Amino acid sequence: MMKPDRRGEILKAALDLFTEQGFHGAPMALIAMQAGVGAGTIYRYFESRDVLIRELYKDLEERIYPYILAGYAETAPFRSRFLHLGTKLLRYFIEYPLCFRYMEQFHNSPYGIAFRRDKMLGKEGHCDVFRELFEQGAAQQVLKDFPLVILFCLAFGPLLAVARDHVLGFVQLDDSMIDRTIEACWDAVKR
Amino acid sequence: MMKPDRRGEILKAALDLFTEQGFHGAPMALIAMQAGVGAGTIYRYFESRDVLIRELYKDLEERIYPYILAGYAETAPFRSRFLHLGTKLLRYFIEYPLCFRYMEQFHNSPYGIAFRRDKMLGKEGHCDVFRELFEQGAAQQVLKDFPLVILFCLAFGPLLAVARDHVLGFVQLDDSMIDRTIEACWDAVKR
DNA sequence: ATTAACGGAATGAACGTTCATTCTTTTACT
DNA sequence: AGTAAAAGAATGAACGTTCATTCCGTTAAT
Repeated sequence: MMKPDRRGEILKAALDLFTEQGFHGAPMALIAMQAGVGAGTIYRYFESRDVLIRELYKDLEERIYPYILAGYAETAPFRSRFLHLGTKLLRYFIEYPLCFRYMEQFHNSPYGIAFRRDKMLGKEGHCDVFRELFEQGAAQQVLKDFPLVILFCLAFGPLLAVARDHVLGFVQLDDSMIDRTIEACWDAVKR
Repeated sequence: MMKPDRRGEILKAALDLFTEQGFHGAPMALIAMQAGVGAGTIYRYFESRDVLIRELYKDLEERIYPYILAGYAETAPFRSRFLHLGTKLLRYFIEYPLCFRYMEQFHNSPYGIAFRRDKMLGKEGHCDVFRELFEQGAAQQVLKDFPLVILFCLAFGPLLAVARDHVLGFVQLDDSMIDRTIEACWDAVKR
């Protein structure tokens, strides 16, 4: 008989509710209820509501890397590495829509903006794979002559927009359309 | 002595505060204070907080069209019409960062999602210029073979991402970079 | 083996604060 | 004087957080 993973239950409930109802519409009491714990219990695992919101983000972000890096060949040509990462990322978002929606909501909130600012100014931390890839591409002159930030926008802007529309039910993406979408992202950044 | 435009003052204060503090951090009392009116007065002009939020959005959206349509030549070749609208739009967001940030926040909130769903399913309403343009482009086979929704994502995804990073201070866009960014958007959608 | 004591995890009612909205009073205009 | 607009104090609902108490598994003693 496994001991119940209360922290995990709380995170799961928070993901469901924050995603479905927004940060507004998900009071702690409701999260506790959905997680099957008492309201006070949450505070044994998370210092405050804000901390819960941020921890949930980190938790979700960490799961992405193993997924997109599976089968990633450091030595492959630049274009196919780009396509690999882009496709995997889009697939991941489609496969885990709750994750995608939560991260989007987070990014477009004061939490996310502060978070992003820290990341830009502080040490690079996680985005290493992408940063490395793009820096190489810029050096080899396969990419357009833009600052790195803009290249990220050109590549991920459309990707995220497409993921959003899929997740909201405005389009239904099949395998071929995923591939062609990422190729269009490539067209945007390639020289 | 001009009679004070209270509705306008309220909208302006709401724009400032919602943008700077988020929907969370801007209580009605503060908006009233910044607008220089009593708290109750707001309710003479807007039925509720939610209505105020939505009206402000509509108000901002309406101002965009005159700006981007100035000098728009219906008869020009497709590519240059695309570049015209894209450039103007990006310029507008850069010139009115509060407007941009508010609209972004709105879009990524329950309000905006409901709003967008209505727009997609109901009558087209405003987006006519863009929709018309893209439908023509699709018909003439200058655009990639994607559903309209995806084409929108490919074109506006990067544009909005770049605007966001500029507005947050992560890049400084000059005229030439604006133009080149829109050309990159074009690369993403062109066949 | 049984029971008693202990410690930390969990609980959820209660608290204090915040905030949208309402209501009564005051002001300004005709 | 009479009416419409404005003000801002009052209201009550909602919410995050706290804390005194309960529960339960483990250890220690008999």
